[in-house]
Amino acid sequence: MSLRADIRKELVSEGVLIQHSYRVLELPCLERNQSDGGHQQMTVNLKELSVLFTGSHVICSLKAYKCKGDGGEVKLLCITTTEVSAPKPFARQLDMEEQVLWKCGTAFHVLQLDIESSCREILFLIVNLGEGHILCKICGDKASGFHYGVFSCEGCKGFFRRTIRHQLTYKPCDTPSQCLIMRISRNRCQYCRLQKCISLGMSHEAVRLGRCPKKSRPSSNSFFRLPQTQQGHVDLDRQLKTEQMVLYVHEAYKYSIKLFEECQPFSNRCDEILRCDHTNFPTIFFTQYVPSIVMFITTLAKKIPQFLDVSQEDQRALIKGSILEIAFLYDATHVKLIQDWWTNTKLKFSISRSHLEQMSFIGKIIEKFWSLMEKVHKMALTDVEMSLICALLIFSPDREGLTTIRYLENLETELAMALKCQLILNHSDLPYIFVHLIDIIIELRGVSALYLEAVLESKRLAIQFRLNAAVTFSFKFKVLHLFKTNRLLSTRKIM
Amino acid sequence: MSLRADIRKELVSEGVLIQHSYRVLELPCLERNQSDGGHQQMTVNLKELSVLFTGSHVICSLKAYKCKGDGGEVKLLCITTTEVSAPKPFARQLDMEEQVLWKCGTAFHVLQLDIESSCREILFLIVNLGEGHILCKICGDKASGFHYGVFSCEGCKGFFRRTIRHQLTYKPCDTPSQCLIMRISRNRCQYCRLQKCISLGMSHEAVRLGRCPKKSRPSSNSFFRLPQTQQGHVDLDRQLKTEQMVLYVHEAYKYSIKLFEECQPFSNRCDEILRCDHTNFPTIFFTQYVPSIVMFITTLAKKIPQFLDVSQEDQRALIKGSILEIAFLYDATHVKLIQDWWTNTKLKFSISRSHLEQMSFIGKIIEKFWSLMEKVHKMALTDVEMSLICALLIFSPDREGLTTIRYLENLETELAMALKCQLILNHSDLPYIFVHLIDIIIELRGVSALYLEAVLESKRLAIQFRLNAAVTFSFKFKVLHLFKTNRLLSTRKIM
DNA sequence: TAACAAGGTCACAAGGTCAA
DNA sequence: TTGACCTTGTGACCTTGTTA
Ligand SMILES: [Zn+2]
Ligand SMILES: [Zn+2]
Ligand SMILES: [Zn+2]
Ligand SMILES: [Zn+2]
Repeated sequence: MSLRADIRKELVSEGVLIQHSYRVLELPCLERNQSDGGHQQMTVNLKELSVLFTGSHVICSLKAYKCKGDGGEVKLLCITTTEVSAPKPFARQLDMEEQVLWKCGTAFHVLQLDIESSCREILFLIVNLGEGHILCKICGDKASGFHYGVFSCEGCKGFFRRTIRHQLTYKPCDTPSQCLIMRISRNRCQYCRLQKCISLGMSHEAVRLGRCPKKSRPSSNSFFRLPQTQQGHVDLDRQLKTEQMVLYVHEAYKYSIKLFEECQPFSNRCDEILRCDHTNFPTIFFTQYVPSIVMFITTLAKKIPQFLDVSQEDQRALIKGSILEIAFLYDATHVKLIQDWWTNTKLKFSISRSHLEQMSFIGKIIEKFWSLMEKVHKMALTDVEMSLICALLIFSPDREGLTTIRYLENLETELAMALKCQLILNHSDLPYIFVHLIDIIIELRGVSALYLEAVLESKRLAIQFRLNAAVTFSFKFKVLHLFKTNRLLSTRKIM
Repeated sequence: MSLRADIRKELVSEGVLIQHSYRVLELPCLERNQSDGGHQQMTVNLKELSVLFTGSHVICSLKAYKCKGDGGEVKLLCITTTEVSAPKPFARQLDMEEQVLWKCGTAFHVLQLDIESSCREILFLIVNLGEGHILCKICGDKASGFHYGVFSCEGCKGFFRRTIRHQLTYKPCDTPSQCLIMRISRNRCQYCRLQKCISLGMSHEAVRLGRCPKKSRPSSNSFFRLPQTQQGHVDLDRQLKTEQMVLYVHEAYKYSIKLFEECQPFSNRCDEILRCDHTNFPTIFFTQYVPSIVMFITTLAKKIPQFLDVSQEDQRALIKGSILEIAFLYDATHVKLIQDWWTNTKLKFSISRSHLEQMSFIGKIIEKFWSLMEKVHKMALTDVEMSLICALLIFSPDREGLTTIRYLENLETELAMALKCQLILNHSDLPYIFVHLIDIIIELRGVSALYLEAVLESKRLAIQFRLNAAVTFSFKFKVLHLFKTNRLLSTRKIM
């Protein structure tokens, strides 16, 4: 089915169709449910929709257009995709009334669309943006080929060639963790750049000359669409902006996690680990741990320039909304199960599993949390990836009471894309890691919600369990107080 | 007998059966010996087992699987083989409890298996991996056919074609011995690559057009199984790793043998050869020769990256264990019998056979040693082959006191396969050279053991032969001292 | 007629160059 | 010193011709 000229004109003016292949479909997987008011509810099952895609795609963006049709108004849902990886659907509510619906790079299980009754027709346009780019394994720039055994850009290729040709050595870098190498930072530290080249397998022996064998073509999962200009070149400005943001987020994360872990060990002695039980753990948890996490998030957020762009009210809402999720994430990555004792080796405290299960508001979610924890552990995420996930959790545009939603949505997208890019670079062995991680983030939110419910319920049970009630009160008081006095948003140390 | 579905499923999940032919046997060559405890000892005579193989096979790997059977547990011993060369068995104890039992490329005389009493059934699964690849005579890559009179790969074929088409000449190479041409190094030196092409008989006259005559099919001995991916293509990463190791080992060997031979001539004059007898030879042997060999091994091992991966203790154990064997190997390849005088032309000393036989702890093994020497001489081994044999002797996983046994076993296998590959390339006239060489290595170990025994015994006889006692003491003191002071592992010159 | 090698083709990477 | 661009050699794949 070809695209009607008037619709096409409107789309071209939006820059959608230029130089991309597209096709228009009337979907068999639509259900129209008459709802009250002048609206129709429409459910689109994207699991079914996905069979219409050739090969494997990831939905890149969803946009709705209003076009004038013959018999009235036409709604056009434009789905842009890349042939990147199989869609792993997850549910998400989308608001049709807004022009931009999308979640970039993710796939959707079900779209719930509100269609005005004036709308006579719905067309689904699938725009295939093509395969995207192969990235330089070292710096994430656009790779120019398979050089010295690694997909790499002209810059890293030349750098490595000069190094081995003239047997150059660079003065060792004193950064504890290796420097983060990206396009904008690759020339900051020659030592770490070379280290990364070597550790990724670059060597004079690994060269592969001649035509690339058809079998060993890179899998579609290792493609990533860098921002492009209308002429099809990499949009250097947008790339720079994104990488700048990643650098900021990473630096902010490293700084605040260092602060957090230095200041907050629960045991002062170096080798000692504080053993808690279900009587003292809640007190410690709410009077020491949660406020520390609040401080961590505040420090982290304040170091990200984009955070300071939103209003004070929004800043508070963002932090408030992400406390539990980030606390859980931190636990998930830093807690080990040692002989049935749940041990945080960094903060030096431990609690046995049976004690945890006795605690009313933690016991209920412990199983779910544990399975999430295992999944995250297996991924062996890098610092950058962790920092981007934290940022994603902070900049959630769906927290209650937010005003600059559009700005936050764009930021969320930017962060999600940056995270996807990092995951593709660092985890080529796990092709669907990005989609799985998004799943985990959603589950994490679910666990947080469950936890909040449990906390609220524990208040009701407090008549029976004085201690718990006291703790709950203490927690609520403390957090509320922090929120109210704005001390939460100050960077000075809390407690 | 076909494979039960449940077992097949488990194996497929391990990637074993994919695209390979297999058959399941209940072996007639099993003996069950009831032993104490809940275990059964099972002896499998692989000499008898080998008659079950069609054609000639080499055991490639041995893996044990636990499967649930109808009446209880089933142990499945999965034997993967190639139809490459006749198995020439040698004994080795295997640990059934470990999942991976194997010795790749070697054959076994007897398997001693401990079977739990809960195990009701033992199946022997023989997975035939097929014929393997014909290798490019020039570079050892997978050959694509018989080009210009030589089995060669697409690369070498194209290289030779371009050379003769455009009558290209390449600037002569100044490496004293010809450069080692492998897949990863074939583009380093065009001159040596062309030299090798020509010396192996590539020419425009030698082309053989049309279908290959049935008589001139390559014999099964010239097949070699290159590492393969699940899809059946050559695994370039593993090939790269193996060839990198070979390059390192070869370079290390060339370097340390040059050092050894330059520094240690026993006579300073160029044309003079020091004639020893049974009175002064032991002194010279133990005070000069053995320490030099220790230095040689140390230099060689230290230049192999894999050696530095094991602990200091293991490094010491590996060197200690291989001293005598490498000393004998060196003698066997560098000593000539000139008019009943055993002459080392490189180190410039000689001793008559009758004198040798008078020495208590050498005399006893001289016959055996001499026969080994002749065998090795006849093989006319190349530098690479010698270097790989030395590495094999060094990286023996069965030395006393080792901890990283699994790592060393894998390394030993890699080395054995690399050696086999080289032998197939360089000695197509001796189809069973690899198996013979393994036999020789085993005999060499036997001779070393005999020698050690003799040395120990000579200490008892020392009351009668003062000189010998003194020499033995001097040797033992020296070596022990070297071990204890760790000077053995320093790269600086000993003596 | 099917197996098989020569030879051509061109996608591709090494290495050099030089302006910034 | 960097990296975009250029020249040149390489080798995977294809077409064409030869032979058992
Ligand atoms: Zn790069
Ligand atoms: Zn650095
Ligand atoms: Zn070759
Ligand atoms: Zn050369």
